[in-house]
Amino acid sequence: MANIKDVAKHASVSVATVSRFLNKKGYVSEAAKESIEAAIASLNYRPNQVARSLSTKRTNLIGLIVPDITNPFFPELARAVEDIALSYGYTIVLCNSDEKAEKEELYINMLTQKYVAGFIVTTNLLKAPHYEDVSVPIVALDRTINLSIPTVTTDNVEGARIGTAHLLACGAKNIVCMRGPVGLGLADDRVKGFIEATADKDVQTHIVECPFSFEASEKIAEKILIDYPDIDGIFASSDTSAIAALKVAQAMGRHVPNDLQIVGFDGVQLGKMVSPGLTTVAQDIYKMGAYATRMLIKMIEDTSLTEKNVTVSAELIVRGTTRKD
Amino acid sequence: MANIKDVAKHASVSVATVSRFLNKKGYVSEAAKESIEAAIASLNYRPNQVARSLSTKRTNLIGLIVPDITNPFFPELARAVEDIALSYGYTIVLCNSDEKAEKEELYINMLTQKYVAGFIVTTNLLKAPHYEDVSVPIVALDRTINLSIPTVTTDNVEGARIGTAHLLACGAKNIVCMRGPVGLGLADDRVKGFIEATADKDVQTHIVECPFSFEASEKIAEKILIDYPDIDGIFASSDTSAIAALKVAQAMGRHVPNDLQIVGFDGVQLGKMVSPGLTTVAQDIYKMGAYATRMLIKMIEDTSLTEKNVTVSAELIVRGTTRKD
DNA sequence: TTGAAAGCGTTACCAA
DNA sequence: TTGGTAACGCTTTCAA
Repeated sequence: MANIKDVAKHASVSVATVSRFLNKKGYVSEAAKESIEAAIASLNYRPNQVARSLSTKRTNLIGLIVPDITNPFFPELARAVEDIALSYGYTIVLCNSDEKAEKEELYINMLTQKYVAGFIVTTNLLKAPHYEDVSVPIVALDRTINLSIPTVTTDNVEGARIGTAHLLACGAKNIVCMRGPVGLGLADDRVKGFIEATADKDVQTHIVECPFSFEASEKIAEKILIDYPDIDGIFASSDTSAIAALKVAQAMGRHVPNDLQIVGFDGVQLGKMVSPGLTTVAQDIYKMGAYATRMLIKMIEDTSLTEKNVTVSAELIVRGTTRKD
Repeated sequence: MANIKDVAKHASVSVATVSRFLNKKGYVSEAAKESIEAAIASLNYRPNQVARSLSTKRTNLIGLIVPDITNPFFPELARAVEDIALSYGYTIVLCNSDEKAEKEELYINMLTQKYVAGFIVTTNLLKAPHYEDVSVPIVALDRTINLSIPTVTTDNVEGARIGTAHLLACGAKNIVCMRGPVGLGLADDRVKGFIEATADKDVQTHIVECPFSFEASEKIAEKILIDYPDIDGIFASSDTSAIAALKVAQAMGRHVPNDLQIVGFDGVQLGKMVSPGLTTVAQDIYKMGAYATRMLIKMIEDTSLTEKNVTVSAELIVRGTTRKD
């Protein structure tokens, strides 16, 4: 592999000039430009990023920390992040944290030692100390922050309100809300929206806590359908939980949507694949990822950030698990 | 951030000694060891990986090239790769190729400029010239190779045979095989297994080509159910296609499995979530990813590789889309 | 068992 | 406009 010295020699200029040319910084005469271009082409030269990073103390690596790429929400997010990152010449390092502080910390350390340019983080541990002394830019996604970390989120309260209202409009009178983990900001917000939408309405409601995993959701959905046999609606805090409820309900002989209506939250692709298709409050996942990535890159390249907290609005997608009249 | 020089000063030894200590290479006296350890602790020193890489011409970055992380097969694979990689101190860079040679090439170039340690690749473009002059180790996954690149795959022929045989055993007499793209090795192998299993049997068969995407599969499934209204079985070359067929069939009023039985291939988590649950020929996706990663790391650290081509066997998982008597 | 010093390939400052 | 050269932080060879 040719290096900058070879190029300089070939072009009969100094390495300093080649470097200036490469970075479009400082003066380079037309003549020099041309001979350098020729040298680069004939040697098939490609700058060594590692050497460059050692010198500049910066890479074009972005760390993407997600709880688990296996959870259907995150591949869609990762895709968006990767697309945008690539278009700016950045490359993404995938980190599964399992929501564990130690793993997040480990990754932060490993990547910091590599001069990572910044992080996009989806976690509920943002107050954890290991984020305090991260010296590179961070953007938080989908989960709320405590510090001054820029965020992009969906308006979860409003989304839940819309979803619940739709359930009501479709005639549900006895609704269970499968809420996400207590203490997790987005989950708390979604219950809040649910409560607001059902308050003062002629409906019976129950709230049950439920993790986002499919297996756990199945168990809880089963218990719900046994404990509250008369319910005619479920508002789930995630599509995964909603789909688990759908499956369990069908297995127990309930007809969806005639007998029981279900609304999910997230808008993952999966919702289209089940049958009937899942009615859900869809976040624009791709847009969130894209936005977060652009914000991060702005921070990295220190263009000043105009808005530090972006909210993307959620949108109701009516499919088959509710009765559209 | 403290550097190796600071540590050396603090421990009253030379940087060479610290380096030897850090890499457990060459002689370091007990006394030196202790004072270095103390210095590292008190300075909270962490080696700079970039500098190290510049010197060794190697990183602990592994490039994972997949067609699209959004396709349910790949997150499970990525998870396995990441888990194993992390346990060996490697970190993974996610690359979505969209099966496009240019994108693969772009990533290969970008990562090569970063001294990437190796690649794990899932592609059908392995014969493409851009893999020829990659100077770091590569392991191919799930797709067959042409060159001398080590591979881990499922025995697709045998898997398809088993899946088809199960359909037959459950009484299907008129089966459509939704085969994957012609020319794609794994897809060709799966049809081969299907043909072998149905040859000389008292069944009618049809073979229809179908991409792996959900949307395309839906359209094709619909056409199949219109063109061949009498079929009572579908053997799909991927779970995504199978699930699309399931959905379309249900929407058209067909009862699965009473009226129509379906068998998929892949074993993605999604298969558990639909209802009825999808009967499928499951690849052990996690194991494949884990195996590939271990092989790659062996090659990187140039322990000699004992087996260059590993085949993981596929296993039939019977759920609700076929009639288990 | 240890240390001096020459790389690794760039960037960027300073003088020319 | 240009070039010499000292960093960047580590590894590794060679001599001691």
